[in-house]
Amino acid sequence: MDRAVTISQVAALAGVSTGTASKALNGRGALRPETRLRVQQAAEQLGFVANAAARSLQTGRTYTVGMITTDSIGRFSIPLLIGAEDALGAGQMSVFLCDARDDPIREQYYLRTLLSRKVDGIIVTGRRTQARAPIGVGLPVPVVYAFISSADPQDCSVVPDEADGARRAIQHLLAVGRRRIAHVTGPEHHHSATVRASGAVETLAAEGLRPVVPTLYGEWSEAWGRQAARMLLNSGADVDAVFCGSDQIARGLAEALRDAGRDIPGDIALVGFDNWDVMVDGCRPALTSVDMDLEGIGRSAAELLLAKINGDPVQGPRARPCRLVPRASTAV
Amino acid sequence: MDRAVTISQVAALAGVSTGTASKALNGRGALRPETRLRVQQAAEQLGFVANAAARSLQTGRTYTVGMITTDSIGRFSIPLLIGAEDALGAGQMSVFLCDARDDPIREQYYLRTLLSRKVDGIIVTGRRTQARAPIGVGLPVPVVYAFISSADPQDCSVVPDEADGARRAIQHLLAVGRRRIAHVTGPEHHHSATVRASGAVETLAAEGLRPVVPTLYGEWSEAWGRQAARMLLNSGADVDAVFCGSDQIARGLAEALRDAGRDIPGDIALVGFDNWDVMVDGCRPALTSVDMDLEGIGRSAAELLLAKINGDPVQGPRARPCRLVPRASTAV
DNA sequence: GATGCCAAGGAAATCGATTGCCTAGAAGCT
DNA sequence: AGCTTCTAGGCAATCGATTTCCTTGGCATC
Repeated sequence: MDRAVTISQVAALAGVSTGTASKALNGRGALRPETRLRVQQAAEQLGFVANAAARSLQTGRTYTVGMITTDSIGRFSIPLLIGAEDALGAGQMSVFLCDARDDPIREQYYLRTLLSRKVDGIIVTGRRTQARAPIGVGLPVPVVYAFISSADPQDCSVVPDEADGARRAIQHLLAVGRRRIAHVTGPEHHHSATVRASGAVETLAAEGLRPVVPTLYGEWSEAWGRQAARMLLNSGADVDAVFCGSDQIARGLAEALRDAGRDIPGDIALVGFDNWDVMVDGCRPALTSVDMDLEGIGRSAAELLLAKINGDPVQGPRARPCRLVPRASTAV
Repeated sequence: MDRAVTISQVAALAGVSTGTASKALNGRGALRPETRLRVQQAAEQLGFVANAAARSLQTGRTYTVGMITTDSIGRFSIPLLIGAEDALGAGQMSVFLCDARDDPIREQYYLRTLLSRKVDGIIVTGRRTQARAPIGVGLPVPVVYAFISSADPQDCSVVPDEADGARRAIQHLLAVGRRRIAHVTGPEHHHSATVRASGAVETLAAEGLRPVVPTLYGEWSEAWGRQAARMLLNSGADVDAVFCGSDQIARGLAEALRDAGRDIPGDIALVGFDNWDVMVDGCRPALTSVDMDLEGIGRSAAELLLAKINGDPVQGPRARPCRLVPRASTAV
């Protein structure tokens, strides 16, 4: 535990005043190059690292942003975080991660903490894309919502265009020659499920088609996927492709269809949603899936936040397109 | 964007000096209860939140810790983070998350940033349990390693006792009446693979048994699990249980064994490692697995860090026991 | 009534870095 | 030579909260 080096020690070693040392290290003021170098060498030699607290007290900037995940840090938050870190890290900012665990009390508590730490901005994320109540009104710092969106249309939100994802999935199936398409997805009360479902139905309608069976709503699980497969087979419906609301559902279908002797993609092609590596790779055959580009959303949210921090009055929701990743489950 | 409220505004409203206001809000000094209350009400009314930078400049404490994950934030880091946040959040500390992405340059950069921010301590984590070089020597803040361990035995590391996990897996299989046990795991050069393998072999040896086939080393993937299943079946070995080095491998085995008409657990019982929810629940039948209690490790690391911050000279590695979670794949 | 003591709260230094203002000296100009 | 104009760098205020002395007034005691 060494004692921390302060700028006055650097200044003393370089034989200048603290003010001059500060200017030298920050490239400000009018200094002889030689003096600047001398200070820099002194700083190097002592291993000087500026005290961020002192600096931000003076400048008002902390070069810190807070990230509040409303639900437990999970599969969706992590890529968002990585993307955000990416965009911010390049600009030398650090991220405070707060896990509110779906608890409004915790959320407000974290909000206070972040405000107390005078973060330059806040990113709010969650597990669901559904709109949520704004985290606060009249906050002294800019806020951007990522993945989840704010119910206030004035707020800046970056969300995946899930209907676009569904459209791409359906168009891909059409492109590989399928016409008798079913849709199996999560619970009907779940925003993502309904948005993806209507995206799928509308895309089919635009081609003059309809799903061979009405959308099957269930859960976001492999077990539901297996059950849905049995339902489809028992219904006797003539299906040549299934678009699934999640990779887990798709994988469940794949297994149950295989068990029933159906060939994928020969008899039935399969498209998932999320492009979750362990699912798409573990599935036999590897699963074609829709990628929401969560990292891109995180990066984009962070960039917008930086813009807001710099005074740019960005507002409103922004939807980002999805990407289809074709694999063996829809190979022609 | 309101202007931030300072303590002097609170003091003015309450009709006291800033020093008195500070004492009132922090429960220090000798004040009339009535005065204290008046200040607290003024703070409440103005929505005062103390400036953390100013406070830490004065007190030297930031109530902040840094968490550096050496690899990308992944499946292992998340529970560790949650556990750490849990232990720290209760004590009002915040976490800076830094993702070094296996890049030593990034790591050192983050280390500097954290030091500049005068974090009270640092937790280092990674994806592999193998020992790593200390992140720095003579650092001015305490460091604790979680999951990963430091090569310096003086450093404080909290790691899972993987040999213990392997022992529990084998003992469980023995308890359900299996004697002809095989072990399929990840790459031989991977620390976890070898530790778990020797743990398994030793536990068998203690019962006077040996694996029915030599340990099968491969990758940490379902594909390898499937391949290993075929190898086992083709070898003609009489196997009644397989202990797998990971849940993914186990799931691959389960699928391939099912395909070959083997019943699990009737013909062959299966135990995985990691207790990763999507794998153990998605597997048919649900997979018995070894849980390393990553959240507990994170929590424990954070608690040790707090102890170090408070001057307790904790040192050395600490191994935490695993837990076996029995499910259908080993049901009697 | 004088002294001492305690409770309550104020004044000011302090943490470390930044920055606007000022000054000393050098250089350029007439 | 005397004046202006730069240049380089020092001085000191500043950010906001904490904390260490002090001061003041009230009360009890002798």
